[in-house]
Amino acid sequence: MTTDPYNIACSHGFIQSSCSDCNLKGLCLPIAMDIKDIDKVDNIIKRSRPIQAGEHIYRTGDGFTSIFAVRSGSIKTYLLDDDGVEQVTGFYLPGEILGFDGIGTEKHGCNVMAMETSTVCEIPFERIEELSLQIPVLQRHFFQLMSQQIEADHQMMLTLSKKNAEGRVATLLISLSRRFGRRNLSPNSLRLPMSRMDIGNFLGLTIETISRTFSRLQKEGLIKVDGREIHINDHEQLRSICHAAK
Amino acid sequence: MTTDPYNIACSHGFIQSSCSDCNLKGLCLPIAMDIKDIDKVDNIIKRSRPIQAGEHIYRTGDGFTSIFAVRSGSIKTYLLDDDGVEQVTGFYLPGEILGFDGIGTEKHGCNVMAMETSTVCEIPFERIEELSLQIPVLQRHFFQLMSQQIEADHQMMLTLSKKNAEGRVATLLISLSRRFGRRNLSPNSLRLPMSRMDIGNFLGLTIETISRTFSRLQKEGLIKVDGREIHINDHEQLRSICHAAK
DNA sequence: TGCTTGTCTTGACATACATCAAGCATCCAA
DNA sequence: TTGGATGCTTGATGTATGTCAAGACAAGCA
Repeated sequence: MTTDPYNIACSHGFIQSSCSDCNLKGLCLPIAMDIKDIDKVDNIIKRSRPIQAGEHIYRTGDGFTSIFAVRSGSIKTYLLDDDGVEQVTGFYLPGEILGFDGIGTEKHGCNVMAMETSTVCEIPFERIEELSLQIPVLQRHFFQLMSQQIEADHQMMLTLSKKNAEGRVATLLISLSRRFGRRNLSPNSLRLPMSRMDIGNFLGLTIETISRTFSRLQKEGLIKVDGREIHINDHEQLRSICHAAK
Repeated sequence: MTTDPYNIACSHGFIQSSCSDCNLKGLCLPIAMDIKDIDKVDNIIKRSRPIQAGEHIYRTGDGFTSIFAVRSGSIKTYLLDDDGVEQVTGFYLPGEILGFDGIGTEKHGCNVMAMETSTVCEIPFERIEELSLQIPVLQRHFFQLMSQQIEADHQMMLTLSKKNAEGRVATLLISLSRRFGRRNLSPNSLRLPMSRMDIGNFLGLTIETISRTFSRLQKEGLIKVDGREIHINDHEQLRSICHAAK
């Protein structure tokens, strides 16, 4: 039983909504885009019915046709190597765009799963390419989004390669806090959308280490942990332990 | 003293060459691009004089204007965090393109340094954006290049997060071997362009561990190591230890 | 020739995190 | 109400890799 307005809307049928009405458009679309162009984008977007927790949006090897914007809920992307070992490569929250892998090969390069009931906007990539030829600011926007993904991935490489368990966990919490804040949610009180297992997998640590690290940070007074509810007591100090140190 | 033809050319002055003559164009440019369009690209590219080992092409925070294709030599990119801790984020060989960070912020997000005497082709990004509006296959090409960078970075996250020292080193060797092979160089005999320190930094390990791992792989007969000269004796088995295992 | 410097290798020891194991809380189905 | 998942926490112990230290080797230079 949920009070998520998107799900209520969906229970009556397909979501009818437009980008120009969407309170997330400041995150998905270029700010300097005039209303006529927004409508053009709006016309090619397909809005999904709700995707249940554990359901996949696509899997490795599926033909690449679209990228996706998260509208509600939360999504994880992950790789499976030949031995079936899983690597979570990212968490995506409302207003964030995923699926930029797979443009090169025409096949998706990862798996995408909803971590809770979620809705997404499907953006057919060929249509966006055509539109981008007419709307330079749109072409620029997608180059920028992909560039940001690359920068974020490089930061993640630094996190995995140079930080200890505390630094990794703190870095994730600060990142989530910032992204919650961008949506005008409290940056100090957040509910983790992912399990300890997903956190550990993403950060290259075991669930036991994640659990112990949360406990330690709580004992030190930096955060308050109650299951998936996290309260950040001391942003400054939490940020200060994000630095590299093994 | 080198016999690299590019450097000899450069010792006489600025390189005069064109994309259509370049034997690396199959790596940099879309295959299905007609000669007239190649010339258009050719006209906006600036070819560098040689960059010495240790010299920077750009640094974090420099204004973003161009991306770069490696023409000869080898390049590393790295982040510096607030405490000055370095994270090597990539190695780039001839025919490979770097600099896709920084499109989002208009500032470069990393440092780029030549690991040996190198030459690069500078590709002014705004000009490429304009051309991409006219040449759809070019727009697609740059989306593809960035997508491939994202996929490679995700593989790297898996390597850093899930593999032991042997797996990380083997993964790097297989990657280098494949990229040497693409340029019609021997995939079994290669000279590492980077120091043990850079390898360790990139792979999230210390130089001592890199050294010991090379020694172990040699003792097991998979490779032959002589300083930076590496010979791969058993590709199959080397590939088989690339899998995730800590 | 010897000195310096930088790069790499190898050994002895320390430690952060993994692994193994147990227990608790919540949820849900029978 | 019970039983069994599932997710999380905590403790005891093991190990891969880090840290510290010494030395080999080659390149450059006086």
